[in-house]
Parts: sequence; structure tokens; C-alpha cells
Amino acid sequence: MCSIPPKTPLYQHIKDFIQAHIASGDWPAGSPVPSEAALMAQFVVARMTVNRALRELADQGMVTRIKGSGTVVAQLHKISSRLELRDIHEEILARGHTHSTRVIQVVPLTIDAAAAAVTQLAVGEQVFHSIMVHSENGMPIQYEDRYVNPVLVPHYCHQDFQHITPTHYLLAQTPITAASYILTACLPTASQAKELNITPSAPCLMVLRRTASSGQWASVARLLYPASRYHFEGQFQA
Amino acid sequence: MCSIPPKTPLYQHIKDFIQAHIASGDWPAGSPVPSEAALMAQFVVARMTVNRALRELADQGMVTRIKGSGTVVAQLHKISSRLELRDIHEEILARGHTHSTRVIQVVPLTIDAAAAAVTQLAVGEQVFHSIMVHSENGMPIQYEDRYVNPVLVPHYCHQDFQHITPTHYLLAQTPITAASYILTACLPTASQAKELNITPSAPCLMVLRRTASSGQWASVARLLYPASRYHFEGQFQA
DNA sequence: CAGTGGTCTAGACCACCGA
DNA sequence: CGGTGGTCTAGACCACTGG
Repeated sequence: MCSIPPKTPLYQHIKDFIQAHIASGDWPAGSPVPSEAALMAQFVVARMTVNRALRELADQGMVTRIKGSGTVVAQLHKISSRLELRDIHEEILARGHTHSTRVIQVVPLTIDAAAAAVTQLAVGEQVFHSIMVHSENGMPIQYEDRYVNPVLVPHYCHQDFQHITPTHYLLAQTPITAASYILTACLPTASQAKELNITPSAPCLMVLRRTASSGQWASVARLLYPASRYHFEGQFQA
Repeated sequence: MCSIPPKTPLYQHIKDFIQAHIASGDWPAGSPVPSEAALMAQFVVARMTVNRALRELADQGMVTRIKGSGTVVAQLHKISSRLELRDIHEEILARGHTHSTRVIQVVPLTIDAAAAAVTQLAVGEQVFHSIMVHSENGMPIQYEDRYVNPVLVPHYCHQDFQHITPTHYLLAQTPITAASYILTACLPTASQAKELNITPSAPCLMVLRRTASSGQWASVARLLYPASRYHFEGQFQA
């Protein structure tokens, strides 16, 4: 009866069964999914097993559960996926390529009006400011412009960023408890274009990422990726 | 002893306990999390309860579990977040704004070499092709260029897209079982710039999204957003 | 080998929903 | 009221890891 002989968990069989019916259009959005009791009988399993299957489907947005009422196929009006912003070093290594870093500047700095507009930090605040370019197999793919809180990371500007990325160092120094990002597109400034070896009219993806550690801001990074060499991708599997 | 009197599930107490230790830096990345047996004793609960707490933390990427070995705090070298690609209509309404659509073209089409390069569809394939611009409070924010599989959605080109978005209609017609997207930056073509009422040098975010339904491709959409008017954002909470 | 996590069972109590 | 899902228990067997 079972068509998946290798050690497939029972709850996975139930998930597959339900997903197959949804995928085939058999059970359109809004239609009821069999109750836990019905699935218990059908698969001859304990209720906890059925419950786990349905709960996981609900977590991944496939079905909607209403206490006291029942379970229905979810309205999939949004397609969501995990967007991961990884450490550039690990990302490049994972592709089997080599990563190199060109450090342009690492200095203490006092936030002026222009920097405040970008970072949302207070004018006059003392910070560390680093600029570097990361390359994959020698090709520049990320221009990293970063502000770091010296209170949390006092020795930031004495690191050798040829051998450890700022992201990696910061994570090692202080636990990140919250992060937010904005993803947009822009054109590079003249100096950015030069460092990235692209023309000033080549569009770039820009990520503005802020991280915080136990209530204080830890780092604000502006990451520029030439669109011709880098993009984000993802998938959603029902 | 318990500090959350209202009906908080026991597994949630355990999750909170562990997350608090991670967030505070008490348990740095890589450090071991108490075993299920230890947490059973500490919280005086059944193993299934502890197991659920740890499993959910693992699912959300907070900890890493290794069979036979133990549970450790995850290396947070990637900051991940849910990127949602919602129906533009619902998204605009959710902001309390008005949505309007300008339909530029909805026609049957045979894929030529140029279209094949973009869509990865076979040259010579018969499809429907629609182009429209979505505006928020009268301001264009999305240029939608879409190819649709007529086998799955035979009446696509007879819809009134003033009143129902392609995304919405497609979801109602056929269950989407898989989707993938590419997120990049580009400059608009002359005609795109004109329709979006931006200059040809204004960078745009571009989403290339493919959806499939039970093994067949359903739709390929190229969505252009002027960066000055639209961006993606998200946050990660430990 | 003992310890760990992965899975599963057969019960149970509760809050909620709809008729 | 009966049916539903939300949670929890006290056991159990297994496969895997480490020393």
C-alpha cells in the first residue's frame, strides 16, 4: 500500500498525500481537508502524528487551521520564500570559487549630515567606517560600505580584513539579536563604479542592512552588487 | 516560578528560555544547548514537549541538531528572512492606497528567439502575452510583462484586468505548486521608462518569476519596479 | 557502550465552533 | 451538544554519535 519503502516518516506520507491533492487541483483553495480523526483512521496512526503533519503544512502556509472548525486549503495569494543574506566569504566558497578582498579604508569617523541621512545614526556620533571591495575569482561583486559601533566592537579598525570578513568578525564579537534590511536598486557613484570596474550607468542591487545587539545598534552596511554579476534567487515549493 | 501566567504553551516557555540565552550572548554560536533529557528535568515536562520546542527552533534556523550528538546554537552567518512576493493589488490595498491598472496589451503570441531568451520557453510555443502597468495612488510602481500557458489558462486573454490582477486570476484558475524567482536590477527600456513615467537612466528592481502547476509551467512574469518608488524590506528577529 | 535526537503511540483535558 | 483543533503525557523503539 505504501509507495515509499525507505524510512519515510509517517507524518511525511500524510503531508505528501495532502499536498498531492492540493497540487493536482483536486482540493482547490478553501476546500476542507479531512479532519485529524479522519486521517487517523485512513492512515492508521496516532493523532499526534496526523497533528504534526497538518501543523507543518499550516506553518508553511499550505493550509489554514481554525480551532473548533476545521482545516481548509489556504488561499495562496502570496508566494513567499526565504531570502538569505549570507556572509559573502562563505557564499563564494560555497560556489567553489576564491574570494579576495581589497580594503579601501578603515578609519574612525564622526557622523556628519550626509552619513546620518544614509545610516539613520545621530550626527556627531563616533563610529568606525570601513570600505572594501569583495571579488569572486578576481571579479568585483560587492562594494561594502560599513559603519560599526565602537562601543560594541572596540577593536574593529585593527583587524586584517584580508583574512576575516567584517560580517564574520562582527558575529564573532557580538551576538546579533535583530537585523533589518532594505533591498533596492541604484546606480554607482563614480568612485564606486571605478572600484567595481563597471560603468557609472551599470545598475546595481543595493542592500542596506542594519544589525543590533541587545538593544544597541551594532552595524550599518550598504552593500552594492553590480546587477550584471550578482542577483538573488529563490524558490517556493508547495 | 513561571513568569507568563496566561495560557502560554509549555513548549513556548522552553523556546523563549533558549532564545533569551542566545540573544543575550550567554550561549554563543556553536555552544551546546541542553539535551532533551536535561530540559525535561528542568521544566518538568514530557519529552515530546521539549522535542517540539527544539524542533521548531531548528526549523527557524536558531539551533542545529545533530542526531546522536546533540543540539548546538546555529552559526548565524546568514541572516534570513521571509521575502514575500504578494499580489500587487492586495499589497497596495493593505497600505490603504488605491490601485489602478493600465492594460497595454493582451495578445496570443508565438515565442521567438528574443522571448525565449528571457522566458526559457521553447521557440515556437504558443502563449498569451500581457503587458500592463500598476499604479499606486496614480503613480506607476510596477511594469508587468507576463507570459501565460494557454493550456492551463485558456481564457486568460479575455479577462478584464482592470478588475482582477493576472496574479489573482491565475491563482483562481490553477493551483500553483512551485515558483522560482530571480531578483536583480536593470535600467528600463525606452518604452518601459515612458510607461512608468521615469527617465531611462532611473534604475529599477526586476523580479523574474516563474510558476508551475502540476509539472507544467503556468506563467513567467517580468516585474519592473522603479527603485525610487519601491523596494523590498524585511527584518530578522532572533 | 551510554547518550543523543527522530519518530510514534494511546490515551487525556481543554477551548472553541457550529448547529 | 458533538466535532474540531491545541496541547500534553509517559511511555516506547530506532539509528546514530561519541568515547
